[in-house]
Amino acid sequence: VESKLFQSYVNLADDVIMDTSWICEQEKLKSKVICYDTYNWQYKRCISRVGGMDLSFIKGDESVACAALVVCELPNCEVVYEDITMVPLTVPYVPGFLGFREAPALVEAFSRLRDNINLVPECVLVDGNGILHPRGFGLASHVGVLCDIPTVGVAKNLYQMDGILRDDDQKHRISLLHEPGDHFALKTSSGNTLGLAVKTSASSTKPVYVSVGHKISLHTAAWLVCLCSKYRIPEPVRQADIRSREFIRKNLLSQK
DNA sequence: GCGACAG
DNA sequence: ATCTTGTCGC
Repeated sequence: VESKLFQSYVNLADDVIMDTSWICEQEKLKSKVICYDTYNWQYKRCISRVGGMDLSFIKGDESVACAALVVCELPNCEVVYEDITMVPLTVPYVPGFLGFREAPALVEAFSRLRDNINLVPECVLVDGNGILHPRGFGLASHVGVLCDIPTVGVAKNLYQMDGILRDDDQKHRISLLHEPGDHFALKTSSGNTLGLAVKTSASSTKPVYVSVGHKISLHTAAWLVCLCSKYRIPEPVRQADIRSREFIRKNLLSQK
């Protein structure tokens, strides 16, 4: 009981060290982020494969997770590649620093795919934010810069920051979204657009929060997310989520 | 000081 | 993130 108090002091000390070092790392990598289109497929709106990345966790076990990388082939988003792997977790989840927990496994998965040049996707959708982040460097940007590939951040919940709030006005704007493709800009108090709230399916009330990860424009990112969405969560990310969760259920809940 | 806080 | 069944509706 009093060790709990002691533990909180240890954690506080860790946080201070961890935060300053992680913040420096994020700011260093953030300077490499590219927020515009440079590839032909982006201008021509012509793409053949899209990747999806996600991690699933086990309730009582903080030491491992299941990382998934899938590749979908357009126009129907059929899964043509999957890499589902159990990975060790070395750091806890700290809001604002998700990349340090999840990016390593995803970067490794992408490096395994890289040998398969005929299956490498033009762009990867990542479960989490891109530059819609307090320091402009969320998980999708983290993965994008480390792999040097185009990435898009797709978050299921809004990360509140700098004038972007889940207030009544925000709720009102969500209620005005009617058909798939409808969206509105997420602007900071200084007027900077960091992402879009996008309605991706006719039946979902909640939008998805799209932001640039790396090497793509916000407009192209939103186009791609809509192109891949049958349901609220774009298919590549949805499949990564389903398959990583399924792997845990099959290999760690029925066996033990 | 209090609340907020992607996955 | 995860704990959790059925249920209402198109």
